[in-house]
Amino acid sequence: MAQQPANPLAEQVYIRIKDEIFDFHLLPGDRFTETDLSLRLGVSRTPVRDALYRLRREGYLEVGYRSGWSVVPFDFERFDELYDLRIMLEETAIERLCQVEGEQPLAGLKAVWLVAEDQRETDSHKMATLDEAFHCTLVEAAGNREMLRVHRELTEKIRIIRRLDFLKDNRISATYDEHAKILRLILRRKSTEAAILLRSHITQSKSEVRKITLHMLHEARGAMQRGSEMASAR
Amino acid sequence: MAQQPANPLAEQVYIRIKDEIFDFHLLPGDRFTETDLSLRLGVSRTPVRDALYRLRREGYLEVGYRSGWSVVPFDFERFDELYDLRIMLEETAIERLCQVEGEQPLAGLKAVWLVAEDQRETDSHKMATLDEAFHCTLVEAAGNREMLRVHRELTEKIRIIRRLDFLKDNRISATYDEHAKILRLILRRKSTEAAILLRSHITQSKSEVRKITLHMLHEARGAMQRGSEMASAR
DNA sequence: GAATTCTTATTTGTATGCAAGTTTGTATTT
DNA sequence: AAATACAAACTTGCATACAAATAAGAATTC
Repeated sequence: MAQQPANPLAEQVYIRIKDEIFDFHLLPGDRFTETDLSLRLGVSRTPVRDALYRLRREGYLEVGYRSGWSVVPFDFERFDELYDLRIMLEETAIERLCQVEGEQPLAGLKAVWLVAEDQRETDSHKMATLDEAFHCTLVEAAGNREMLRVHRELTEKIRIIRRLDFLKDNRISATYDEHAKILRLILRRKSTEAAILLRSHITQSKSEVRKITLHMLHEARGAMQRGSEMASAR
Repeated sequence: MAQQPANPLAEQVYIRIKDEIFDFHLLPGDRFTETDLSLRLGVSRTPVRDALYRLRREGYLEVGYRSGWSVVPFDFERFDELYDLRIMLEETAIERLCQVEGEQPLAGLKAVWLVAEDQRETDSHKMATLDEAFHCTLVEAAGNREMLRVHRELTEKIRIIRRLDFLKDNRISATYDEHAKILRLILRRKSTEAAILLRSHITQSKSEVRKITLHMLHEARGAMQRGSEMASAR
């Protein structure tokens, strides 16, 4: 039986706000209050505060002393550093996987990524999930749970921009090709070549994503301003 | 001017509980309630809860659904993995520092570690602080703030056992010798040698600390039981 | 008309009240 | 005597009330 989450309401609120941030419904710089949220979500301030403080610790929000909450702006330098850390973790994982004697625990990845072209996933959202799972599984297979934990936190933090990578079809097929190559190299214990390919794969994805994000932000800000103009016209 | 912390009371409670855990006043497995704490510290349950949930997210405490709080037991496998991650981060930092053109930002470390024997620190507590600062500065000098953040979190998590390393005098002088060697190698751009020495330096410290921790736990448990016997004698 | 001061409304930090669920001790039964 | 059923006390999750501090706006002064 599934154990009940610790604070059900706080957890729901946490997920709700995070989704709104990820969906660009709450934009960087937007301000709001605890009472706003508790009224809008129909719960009291207590679980709202729990969720907000959690999101603050994770770097999504900031709170002014008795002056309200706001969404922290995007910091692309920070994303660059997160991607850099990610590369380091995954390169280490690859090195260790290539040193494993006997069978590597990568059967699941083979079934997903070493498939015929007509078996490939085409949905952008599912593709984003598969991509995360690929890289996460590499780190998991290396066996250090703390590295896995850090990698998961990091994956969570870059997801907001990373998933935009699969809006273009050619990026989906490129990802399939590169994952297949990396996976084959690891299976053949070609540690160095795999690491080099991984680095360029991630770096490429990073620069693609950056372009799209700037575009999305521009769009969302435009829609917001048009929306607020309509709102203020009443 | 220093900005006021977000939740002053919750922050104080957080520090207080953490100190009690670190000082083995609260032992792994100990149970307590929110009301206990709020009475003992003279504040209401709200800031107490904020602090407890923060400590839970950081892995020090766990809460049962309406059945109280408890201190999570030591997990030496987890400490091993944290030390492993730490080595990886610091090795990467050394590699990058050795690739820096021109002056490396390590002047502060030279002033502390490349000194005559009679200039060396002897106090165990100060030594623990200096040791943390040495390794932290290496990572900081490498320039990636996310790696630094992870390293700091990790440093915080292993501090509870790591600081026990300096209770023996010979460990202090060994640390001085090894830090000096590592630092000189980095300044001479001997990346590989520095990394090897660093790994053995950290591994050595880890095994020393493990022995002492088991001893301390034994002692503390004994004192606790003697204490509770006295308490129950009234 | 611009700057400044004072007032008022807003906002978070903290304390407390209440309800649902768990644990523990006791009494009853086999 | 052991096991089980039951009840009372306890504990957390959530809601609400209150206080201190801030921000915004109005009134006043120069």
